[in-house]
Formats: sequence, C-alpha cells, structure tokens
Amino acid sequence: MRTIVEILEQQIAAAMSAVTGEEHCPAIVKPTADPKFGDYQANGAMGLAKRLKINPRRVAEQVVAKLDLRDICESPDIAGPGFINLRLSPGFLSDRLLETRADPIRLGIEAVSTPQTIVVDFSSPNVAKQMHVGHLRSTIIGDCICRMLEFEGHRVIRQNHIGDWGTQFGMLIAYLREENPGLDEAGRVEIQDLEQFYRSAKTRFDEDPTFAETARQAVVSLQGGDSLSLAIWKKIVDESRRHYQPIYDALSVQLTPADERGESFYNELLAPVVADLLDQGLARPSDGAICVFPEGFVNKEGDPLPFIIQKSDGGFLYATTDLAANRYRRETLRADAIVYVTDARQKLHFEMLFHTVRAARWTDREVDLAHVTFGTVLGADGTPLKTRSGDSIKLKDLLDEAVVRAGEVVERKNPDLPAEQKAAIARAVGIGAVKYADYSNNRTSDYVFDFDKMLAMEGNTAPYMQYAYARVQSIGRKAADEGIDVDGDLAGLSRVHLAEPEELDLAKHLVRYGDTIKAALVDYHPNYLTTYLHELAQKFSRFYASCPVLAADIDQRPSRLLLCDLTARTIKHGLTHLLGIEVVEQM
RNA sequence: GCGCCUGUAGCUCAGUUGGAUAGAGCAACGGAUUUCUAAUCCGUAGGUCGCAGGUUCGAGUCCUGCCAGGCGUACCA
Repeated sequence: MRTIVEILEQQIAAAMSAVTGEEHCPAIVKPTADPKFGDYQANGAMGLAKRLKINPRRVAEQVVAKLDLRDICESPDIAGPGFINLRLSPGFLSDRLLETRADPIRLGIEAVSTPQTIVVDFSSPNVAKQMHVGHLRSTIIGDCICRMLEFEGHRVIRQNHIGDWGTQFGMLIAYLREENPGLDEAGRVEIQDLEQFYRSAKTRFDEDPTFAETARQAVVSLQGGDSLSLAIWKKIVDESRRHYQPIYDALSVQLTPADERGESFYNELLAPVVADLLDQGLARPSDGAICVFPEGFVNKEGDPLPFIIQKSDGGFLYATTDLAANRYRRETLRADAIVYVTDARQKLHFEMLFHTVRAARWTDREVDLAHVTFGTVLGADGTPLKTRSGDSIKLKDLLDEAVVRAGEVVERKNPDLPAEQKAAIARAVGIGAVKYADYSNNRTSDYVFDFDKMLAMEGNTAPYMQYAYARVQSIGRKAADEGIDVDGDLAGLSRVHLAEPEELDLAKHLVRYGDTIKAALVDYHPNYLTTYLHELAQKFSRFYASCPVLAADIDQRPSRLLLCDLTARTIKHGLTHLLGIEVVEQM
C-alpha cells in the first residue's frame, strides 16, 4: 500500500494542476493540528494562490470540486484562508487496517521502487581504547539509519571506520612487546583492560625517552609494512575487537567485523589520492604541507582556509583518509549516497571534504553526501558526561549500570517471576532505556543523561513503551486461558467496526505508521519514530482503559482484537526492527 | 574576528517544504482500581517561542540586526 499522505498528496496535487495549469503544485498534506479539522489537511492551495496572485479560498474550492476522493474520505471541507480538511471514511480505514494485518512482515508498507546503494559510516571507535559514552550516539543513530533505509528497500553498506592506524600504535606495539617478550612467536595475547593498557603505554611513552624512541621506530616500521610489526598490530586490533564487539551485540547494533573498513584499510590509497588532487590542480603546497583550498572557506585572518591532506613531514591526516574512503565508496562500492554519522564538531571538516570530492570528480554520477550530526551527551551539571575523576565513561559501565537499575525496578514490581526472566527483562529495559532516551531527543541538540528519567515508567521512555507492549500481549495470553480463539475472530473479520472515540483514535494513528517512517527518513530523525510510538502507546493505553477487549460484545471483540494485534505489531516493529530495542512479553 | 549549532511552560524537550487557539513528558495539584498488568488512565494549572525590526492573508518556523551559551576555525581525529 502506498501511504495515505502519498495518495492524498498525489491526488490533490493533480487536481491543483488541473485547476491552475501549473506543473508543480505541492499539496502539502499532513495530519491536522486539531482533530476538529478532520484527520488530514492540505495546505498547498494557499501557497499556490500566493504564487499565482489569485484568491486562495477560490483555488481550494475549485480543487475540491475537481477531486474525487470518495474511496478514501468523507467530502472535504474548506476552512479559513484555504485549508482543505479531510476525514478518512470508515470503510477506507477498515480496509487499511485489514490490509496491514494481512502483511505481518512489512505492515502493508511498500518498499521504494528504485533501491539505491547507500553507504553509512558510523560508530568508528578508536580501537586502542574501550568504547566510551562519546561513541554511543554515532553507533545507535547510525544503526537506526541503516535499519530504516533497509526497511525502505535500499541496499545499505555499513562502514565502521575504526581508528586502527596512526602514531599511537607505535606506542602500543612497543609496549606490548615489552610486556610480552615472547610475542614474536605469534602467540595469542589478552588485554584484560584496554583502557589501562593504553594508559600504561602512554605513561611509558611520556616518561621514558628510550621507550618513546622505540615507539617512534615502531610507527615507521609498521607504516613501512614490516611483517612483525603488522602481526603485533593485528593482535592489538583483534584484542580491541574482543572488547567492542560485545558492546554492539548488547546494544543490538548490527555491526560485525565484516563491516569494518578502518583507517588502515586506506593506507595504500592515501598517496595516490594526494597525487591525484595535485595532478588535477586542486591541491598545492602551502607552508610545506599539501592543501586543498575549497572555495568559500576562510580562516581567522580572512585568508583561504586549507584542507590539509599531507603534513609537511610527509604524513597523512584524517582528511586524507576520509578522501580515500570517499573515493573507495563511490568507485568500488558504487555508492549512490554516503551518510556520515559523526558529532557536530566535525561539520567544517565534512563541508570541506564534500567540496573537495565534488571538485575531484572521481565518478561521473552524482553521489549524494550527507553529514548527519548530533549533540553531546551531558551530565547533570550540563557539561559533557564524565566520571567524577574526569575520565570518559566506558560504554560498558554505562550499560551495565542501566541493566542493574532496571533489574531493581523489575525486582520491586514483579518479584515472583523466574530469575532468568527477570534478568532478561532487566537487559531489555535497561539497554532499551539508554537507547530510547537518546533516540527520543532531537539528535542535533545536546541532552542530559539521567538514569532515573530514562528508566521511569511514565513518560516517553522505553519502559512505558515496553509495558504497553506487554499489556497487549497479556490480552492474548488471557484469551488463550479463557479459550477464546483470537485467530478465528480475526480471520472472520471482514469489516473493522470502530464505534468508541478511543478505538477510532487508535485506528487512525495506526494507519500513519508508514508516513512516520518516511518523515523520519527525510533528515534522519529517529525522534519522529519515538514520538509516534509514544503517541501510539498512549492511545492504546486510553483504549485499554476504556474499551474491554475480551469481555466485549461478540460483534465488537474481533475489531478490538485487531486493534490490539496491530498495536503490538507496530510497537514491536518500531522498537525492535527500526530502533533495535527489545520488547518483552511480560514485565 | 569569522563560521556553525542551540535558546519554546518551574525542569527535560517536541513542533515534518511558513498554516488554524504553540504541544508532550516530568514535577505540582485534584480524581479513578469488584473488570484484559494501576509500571495505567482522566482532569486542573502552567508560555512575551532569547530581544528588536522586517517579509505576508498568516512567522516558533523565512530575512536583517542584537543578546546569551556551546562548538569549530593550518599540519589531532
């Protein structure tokens, strides 16, 4: 099924064109601000009238006269300066709900007709250290973007641009060899605490000039391709992966080692990129470094701002790596679009990167480039979240604490459940709460991290959503206990009967799911999804409070069971499939 | 200095190419439980959308100026 907004948009736009003879007539259909105006409103007549300098109300009248929406709506109203108000007809609503029910996988939502290859660059931890709270947002927002795009039908290529190369590896290699003199024998090493390992190496580097020199030589030999150095480097990277892969798994983030294209991957491609940009005349030496000067960027003095691609000592920078990665993605991965999910502080870098790669013309076709930014996770004091001693908080510790806290709540609310089930609920609720809290904020703003708030049962939180889901599911269990044949009821349903306002309200919200996903995808805003899901859970709770399901009259019960079924499917799809947050059957 | 982001209820935040009387949650106050999970629901109260101009039928949204905070701005990522 095409979404309701798409159908209305297309029909009304066509009518607007027919009336005015204009080609481009956006109908601007959206849910109404207030239910008294109906279910959807089209605002396009006013803008069009303004463009043509004619009476907007008149345009709306002519458009409505031309429209035939009998299959979908009651007859449209015109209000105010030229709003077209639309109310879904009961028959249409009924059909939509039944069709949604008939497609349990996609909930009746069509995939795009022309799938694209979309590369999403996200997470990108520095492998020499444990993942910390600073990696949370890129990791989960990126994961959600991938899930939404895949659901839309696109071919998504995840790229985890891990920091697995660079000067710090000399230090780490030297330190590891010092700690494990027998390492040359290709034995397995275990780094119990990555953070401690990194710190110790750094301390040795800072305090011991001899060690520092060894470390510098290790960098040179590593970058020169020395096989022993490479072997040790690989051990460190493998060890690091052992630390961060479980975090991805705990977060239900769909990243695997196969998605890794770390900085090291591009090592051989850096020099050719610089040579190519020099050849094309896009880059030139400046103060000993090689720079591109993209148009329109100036520094403090008002001089052209350099995008430095090679240092005066010959070394490459992250600009170089990102250029090489961009080239690889367009030339080799054949990307139609590339999405970068990094914090907002890198905006300038990506603007310059995008200018440079567009000028470089490495591929004939246009590649759509997007930098999806996000704000900072703050502590209660309004500054970036840190431990009391000022260190960054390890993601593992943060998630562990969330699960422990969720476990305390479960224990308080439901002490009699089996221990294993309580633990599973605690994991789903704890991890879900952290993720949901992040998603429910506009990604562009900073937010204050607050366990109590995100784990609260009331409000726009994961527990509230999960509870709503568990309540729907309990109806199914209860039905089974009472010998009510839910599937039989639903199978016999040919017309959904919606009498109570709570039923109608819930039903009308259910049929908006596809449009919500589309809106969330426009600029990659997961909070559109959480807002929708929260409203859905609220509407369900109202329905639940005022409309008995199992005890309903036999002519009402199937329709109510259908509403329950679709609510559960939609919540589960949104939470689990698109946001990667687990639901639980009981809590 | 310049650029980017942010500024909306006591608090945390939404607000979808400019649309109707600016919404939600928390906190506060008042109510609802013989009924499918009360981890719920219903109601009340709470606003100069940072400030000042402008554009127009209409501005939280667009433009200009200003104020406050954050971030960035040549060889870290």
